[in-house]
Amino acid sequence: MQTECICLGLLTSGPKSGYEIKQFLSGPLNQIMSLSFGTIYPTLNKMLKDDLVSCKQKAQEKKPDKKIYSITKKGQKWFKQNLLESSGEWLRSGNYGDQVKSEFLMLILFSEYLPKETTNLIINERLLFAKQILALLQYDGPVTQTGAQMRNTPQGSFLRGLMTNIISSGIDYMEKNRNILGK
Amino acid sequence: MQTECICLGLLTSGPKSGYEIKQFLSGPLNQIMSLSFGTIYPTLNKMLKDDLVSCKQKAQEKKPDKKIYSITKKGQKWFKQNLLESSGEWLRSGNYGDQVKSEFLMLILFSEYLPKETTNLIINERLLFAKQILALLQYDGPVTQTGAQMRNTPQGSFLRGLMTNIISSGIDYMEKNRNILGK
DNA sequence: GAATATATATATCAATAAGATATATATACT
DNA sequence: AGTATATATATCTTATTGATATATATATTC
Repeated sequence: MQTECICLGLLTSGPKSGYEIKQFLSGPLNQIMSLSFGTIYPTLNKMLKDDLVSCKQKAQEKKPDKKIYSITKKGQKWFKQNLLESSGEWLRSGNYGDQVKSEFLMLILFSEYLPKETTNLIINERLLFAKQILALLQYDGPVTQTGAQMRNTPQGSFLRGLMTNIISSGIDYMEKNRNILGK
Repeated sequence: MQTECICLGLLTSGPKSGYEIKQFLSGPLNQIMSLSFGTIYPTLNKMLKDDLVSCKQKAQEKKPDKKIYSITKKGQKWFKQNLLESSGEWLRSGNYGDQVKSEFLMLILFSEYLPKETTNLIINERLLFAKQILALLQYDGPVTQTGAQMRNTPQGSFLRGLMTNIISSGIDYMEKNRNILGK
């Protein structure tokens, strides 16, 4: 799936700035997909040139102008077609896993070469982090910027539920079995 | 964590060729970390130049020579020190999440724009794939090349258990809740 | 039997993406 | 007063991916 497709997909739920797209992908969605500024801004500029998005400059007092991007008619068409093509390619590829780079799990894998206290600190921080994500996912108050994409749609509910389940079972396992690593 | 550190860590469990390192990272470890040939080979060459690994050329009849890399004394020292530094940086960074790019979950997130049959096919393939990974993780027969790094050590047991738990709960959730997406 | 696909094995290169840095300002904290 | 953090965009170097090239053996399909 191309970066364009991801950005357009996020814009289908309403106009956003590049900074806001980054914020979305820094919330719970970060467990699914991440993009850096160095990818987001050039992609938005490219899509603007290609007429897939339009841009309204919003002046802000004493802050840099906010460039708010909206998906165009052409962009909507492009998005739907590209999404369909992406799913076809995904199905045909036979590659059904995710691309993961988990420094945490590599540190655990190599933890026999690490002091026990360091390993313990690492697991403590990871557990705290996982619980924060859980809280974000379960939070049901006013819609936040970063959580909006996963709210009020069947797709959002499904993903929230899936992530909650996976993260909870990870926390449980780690709390119950971390003693294995101490030996 | 640098690519060098990852390759050296894998070499601590025995000498390997670049191709074999890639195979390791294409087995169950792929759910944790992935590297492409374009990263692995240049890294091995760089480490050879820096004396972190040594290389024995193994001639094979009618096949390209196999270059088997072993970690050197200097490499072992470098690895342990770099691992300690990496864990310190990880702890200080405050960034305790993994870098994930899940095309599957993005397709699900955007699945309202996809035909229902396509979404169903996608979930079917993902479930089959997850069950294959589970089988690989639970396999307890003769040690395979790709599974060896996660066997016979407390760290390997911990990771195998963690992954088994997470993947199982993901399968369960998807099987029980996929109907949400059909509406 | 011929053709095609897959596996072993290394290497390189263009395209993509990450991560760091620059710029500018406001607010909050020490 | 000085430092850190947040808002906001942009660029640039470096790192990584994904595709391709090369070479051969085996297995599978037509």
